[in-house]
Amino acid sequence: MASLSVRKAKGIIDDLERRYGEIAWWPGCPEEVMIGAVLTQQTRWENVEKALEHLRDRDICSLEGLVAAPDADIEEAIRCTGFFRMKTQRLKAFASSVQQAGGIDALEEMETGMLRGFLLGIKGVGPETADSMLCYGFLRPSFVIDAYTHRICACAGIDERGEELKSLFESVLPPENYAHRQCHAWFVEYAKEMCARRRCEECRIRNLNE
DNA sequence: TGCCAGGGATTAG
DNA sequence: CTAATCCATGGC
Repeated sequence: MASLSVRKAKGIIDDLERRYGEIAWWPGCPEEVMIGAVLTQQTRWENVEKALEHLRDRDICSLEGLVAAPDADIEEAIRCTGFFRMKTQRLKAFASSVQQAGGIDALEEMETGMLRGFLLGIKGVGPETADSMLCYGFLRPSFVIDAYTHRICACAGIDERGEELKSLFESVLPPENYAHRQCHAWFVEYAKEMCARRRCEECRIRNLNE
């Protein structure tokens, strides 16, 4: 692990913590966090919340509900999140996979690395979705790398990407789940504020190494 | 009005 | 291993 990257990562974390402090982000039981993790793929969170409400109204916001419901019912409930046909299939595949594995309780018993491997084996669950489930659903110390994280880190001169970037931050963050939850939330808030509004020239993080 | 959202699978080079 | 494409609605 390049020590320069470690120092830059620490710098970013310190900067973000000073900027935002403690923030509440993505609370919920494992089941709903996992469903939300699929729905939020390439989608604004406000629309995900609406879809979750629709699913609750129909009493299908659960593994059993998703497995039993007709595709059309799920599609109608989650239409507002976009990609609704694909996401319906992903939710169904996901729900039945978890049930076959013994349900949420069985997943809770699994060691983090094993659980991550299981989640990644489900069609439609990639690295970010799996890590979101681990970090916010199962409260494991699994750092979530998303497009924002990549953008900001590249901006700060950190070359690592993907799994390497994840490992870098996990080696720098305190081992508790809380630190991981906070840090990813900081990245998203900061990105929305800066990069997403094309204000990278004002980005304090980029200027950390100058 | 066009661009992009808290991705992932698939395909082509 | 990197880049392009598809999936699709909704908000600004």
